[in-house]
Amino acid sequence: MTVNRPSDPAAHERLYRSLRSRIMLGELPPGKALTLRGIAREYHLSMTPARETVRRLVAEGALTLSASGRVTTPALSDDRIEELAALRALIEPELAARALPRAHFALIDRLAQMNARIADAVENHDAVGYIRCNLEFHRMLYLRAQAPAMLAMLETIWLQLGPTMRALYGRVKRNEPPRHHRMILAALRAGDEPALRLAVRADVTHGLRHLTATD
Amino acid sequence: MTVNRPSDPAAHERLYRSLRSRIMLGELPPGKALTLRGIAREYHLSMTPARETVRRLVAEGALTLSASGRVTTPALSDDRIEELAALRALIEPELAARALPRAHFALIDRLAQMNARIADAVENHDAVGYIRCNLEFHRMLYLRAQAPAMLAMLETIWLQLGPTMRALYGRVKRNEPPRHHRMILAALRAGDEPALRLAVRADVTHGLRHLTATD
DNA sequence: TGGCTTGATCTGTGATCACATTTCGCGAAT
DNA sequence: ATTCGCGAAATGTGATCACAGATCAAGCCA
Repeated sequence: MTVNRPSDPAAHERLYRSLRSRIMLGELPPGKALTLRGIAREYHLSMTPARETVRRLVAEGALTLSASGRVTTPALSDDRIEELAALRALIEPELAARALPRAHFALIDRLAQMNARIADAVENHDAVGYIRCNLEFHRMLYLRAQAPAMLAMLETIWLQLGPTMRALYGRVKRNEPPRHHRMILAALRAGDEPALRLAVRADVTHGLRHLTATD
Repeated sequence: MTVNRPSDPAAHERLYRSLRSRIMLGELPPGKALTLRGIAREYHLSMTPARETVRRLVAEGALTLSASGRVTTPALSDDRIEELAALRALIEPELAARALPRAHFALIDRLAQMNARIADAVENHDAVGYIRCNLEFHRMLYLRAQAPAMLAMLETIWLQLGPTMRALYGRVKRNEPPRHHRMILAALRAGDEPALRLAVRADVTHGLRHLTATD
């Protein structure tokens, strides 16, 4: 039954976006088991769109498929976390560098505002809000790089780290002010590419260092 | 009807592997239109596994979904090719460097053999064979890096370039001996990481330079 | 003759069903 | 009290159907 009203981009698409967002923001803990019928029931749909959505998310590494076809949220090993962190450390400085020549003042201003919202989330111990604003900060900058393929690949990595990030930021309650983010903003204002690459790399590796350490 | 004999990893899985291989090796031209019923008929299956397979390949960027849900093999723009090439140039040297300390003689020997098979494929104007052996050469090396997440990400990029690669190597009939591959082997034998990174990067960018130039 | 409408066909979408397998809990035997 | 086994419930898989939108080509009108 395809209805396709103006604001109806197919049921499985809406389901996909919703689940993807929940995973990337860390609303689901690592190792959480999901079932096709459960998802379908929750969204008042049949199994078919649920299956397509799950298949898609599995392909992106956002969900893990057991040998018997059971699907769970991934519980990453330390090695895998290190790999994903290394990939972020390779790609994000490149995206930042490509965005640098296009980063006008309005963008830097909006980045600073997002930074303030991150501080708020830290203040309120709002883990999901923290993750959301942090990702939004990075995405906002990288969008300027005009490199959709790279950004898509990077978001895939964020996706895979989603549940684990939640496990981290839910545990580490220390109020961590966005220190490296201010370094990023400073490098952007100065137009200093090497400093920007360094600051981005530091921000990425800093956040993920705790993951393998505390696990 | 789930049968699951020992050698029966689900129909949609076999379908997926088959289609994925055909795409990565460039057996399908860019812009080729596919239909769920067509795929299902070709493999003597129902639409259901075809749908799951297509969904998966779309998620990996191996296939493109039009607004109306039509699925085609991707016809990449020059910008997108440049991005994917840049990603390869970021990731592959890193993987090679990680493989270097684990690259014993037997591996280098097998790489040299694969190199010979590449030369054969060039001799016989066998585009698909060329692509297959070329990818096998790189994969064999990167497997030693013990970095499955990075390798998976890289294969996704290869996938996206598949149809376009075919379009290139089918056109450029010039006998291109695996020049950079010999540089890679030399760097491996010498244990010289900087030279290895450089050689790998050169191999990647060299092959893909022609793509944007001749398009 | 050329552009446009209209109808048939094609294609993706979602629901539902049958079935094999896996999983889990309850109860019995040691 | 622990472990083993059995049966019921749950789960993924694949097939099939109805339906709506997209596509394409033939035919009509200007």
